[in-house]
Amino acid sequence: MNAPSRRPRVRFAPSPTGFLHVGGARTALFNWLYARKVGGDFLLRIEDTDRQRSTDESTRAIFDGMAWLGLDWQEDVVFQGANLPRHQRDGQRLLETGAAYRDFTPQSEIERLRAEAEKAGGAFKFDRRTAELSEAETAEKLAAGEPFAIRFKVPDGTTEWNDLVHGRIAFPNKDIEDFVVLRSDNTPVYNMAVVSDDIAMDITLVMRGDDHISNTPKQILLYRALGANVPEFAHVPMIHGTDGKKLSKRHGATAVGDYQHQGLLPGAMLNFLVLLGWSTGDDTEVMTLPELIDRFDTAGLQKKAAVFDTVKLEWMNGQHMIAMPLDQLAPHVMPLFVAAGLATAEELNARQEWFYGLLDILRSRARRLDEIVGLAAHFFRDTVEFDADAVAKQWRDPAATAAILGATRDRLAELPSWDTAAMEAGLRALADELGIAGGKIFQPLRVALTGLTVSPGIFDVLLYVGRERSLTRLDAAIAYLR
RNA sequence: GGCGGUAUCGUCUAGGGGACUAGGACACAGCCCUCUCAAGGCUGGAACACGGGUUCGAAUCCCGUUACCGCUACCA
Repeated sequence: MNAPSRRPRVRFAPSPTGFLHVGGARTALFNWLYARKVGGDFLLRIEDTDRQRSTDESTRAIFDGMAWLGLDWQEDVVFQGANLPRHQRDGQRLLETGAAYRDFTPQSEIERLRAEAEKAGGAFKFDRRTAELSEAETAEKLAAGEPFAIRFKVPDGTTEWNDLVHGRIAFPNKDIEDFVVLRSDNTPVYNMAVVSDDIAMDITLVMRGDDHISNTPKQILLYRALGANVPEFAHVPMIHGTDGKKLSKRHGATAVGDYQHQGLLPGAMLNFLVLLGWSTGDDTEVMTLPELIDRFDTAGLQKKAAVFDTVKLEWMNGQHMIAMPLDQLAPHVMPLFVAAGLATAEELNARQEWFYGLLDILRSRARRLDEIVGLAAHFFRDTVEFDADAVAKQWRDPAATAAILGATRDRLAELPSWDTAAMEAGLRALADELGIAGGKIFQPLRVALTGLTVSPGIFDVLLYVGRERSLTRLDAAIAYLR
């Protein structure tokens, strides 16, 4: 048990061997929220001990992903590789205290035994007796410079802990083999390095994927042998693809960076992710980050793996786009407008009121940020392209349509002011005069203004296209029809 | 094979012995609103893996079966 006075400290410890995976991001989020909620520290440790697979590029991708999501950490990043000397000292200490022993068995011999056991259909478990040597034999081998690994001497009994998500989990120690802590080249094995680091970082709660459940008893044994406080553990479920298998490249985008580029809001990503394996206990789903911090509780953690559903992710994004204050939404979409070549940041800032208003009429019609840009494009262009299907559907009778558009144009040109109330009054009156339904004016007008059959409300379109350009577009449409 | 974990609508989940005719959300269908499309509102179909117990009573507790997942390395 931990001394209750210890400051809560959690960590996220990814290996830099790819990109920041959504599963990893969710684990990071849970840890981050926990630290925020209880007023503790959230630390980041890069587990770069696998030299072959670790890359600086991956490390950068992790930083980028964390930054995009807004998951910041306290203190300096810990690079596991830099702690090699301490890992070795801790492993050595195990040997000195008798908690571990030297194993001179050649690795090739172990591999042979293992292969044999597997062929016989059984499981190989290292037999401590095969490594037993007299003191004289040990001294002799040592003097001869024979290589050895250091193995942990698993004691009798049962190793158990009270997992924050699963409750009590127990492993009979007889099922745990004497595992290597220091290889014959003196490098630490994963469990050794992790425990050494978690002790040094004073971690009080280890919250990680449940694929680590079977590592936990080994780690607890290590903490005890090292005379350290055993932290609490919380093993959160995995994230699966729609086929129920572990989420992988086959399922499409698995890196958080992919979603950033797909036009997702970090707040929506966070909100969606947190709901995969956690719930508030009531029906609340759409939440801002402060609300998430306020409501987060490990008691709401789920045991079952969750399927990553991109459709719901996009719905969540739509909800966030609608609910967000415009001045918070704008910075997320502006770069996309600039990248699309529709306007420069300066131009957008100069017309901020117009731009925010445009975002406002478009955002409920989009699920992703880039969709807003697509819907907005024609508001920035001088000419419109008339979509063939739209023309076929709404301009069936060219002569009659031209007449209606002509009358519409005149009425709009006469409007005392360019506001939606005046437009509506004017055009509804025109419809009455012509003895037709409003839609008979609005629909052809929509095609004239946007080139499409789908758009925001027609008066908003007029307002945001602007008077001059609206009239120009009507002229172009009439010319097209003749 | 051994060990461990998990099991409620297609998906995310609520529920923790009686409030369950099992609630919400996404998706789907229909209706409403309406100038179109969204958004929004309403309605509908849709689930307790199976078998035994325990109990007056089980989605809920226990056992078993099945399925799925993870671990089973001198990988991380």
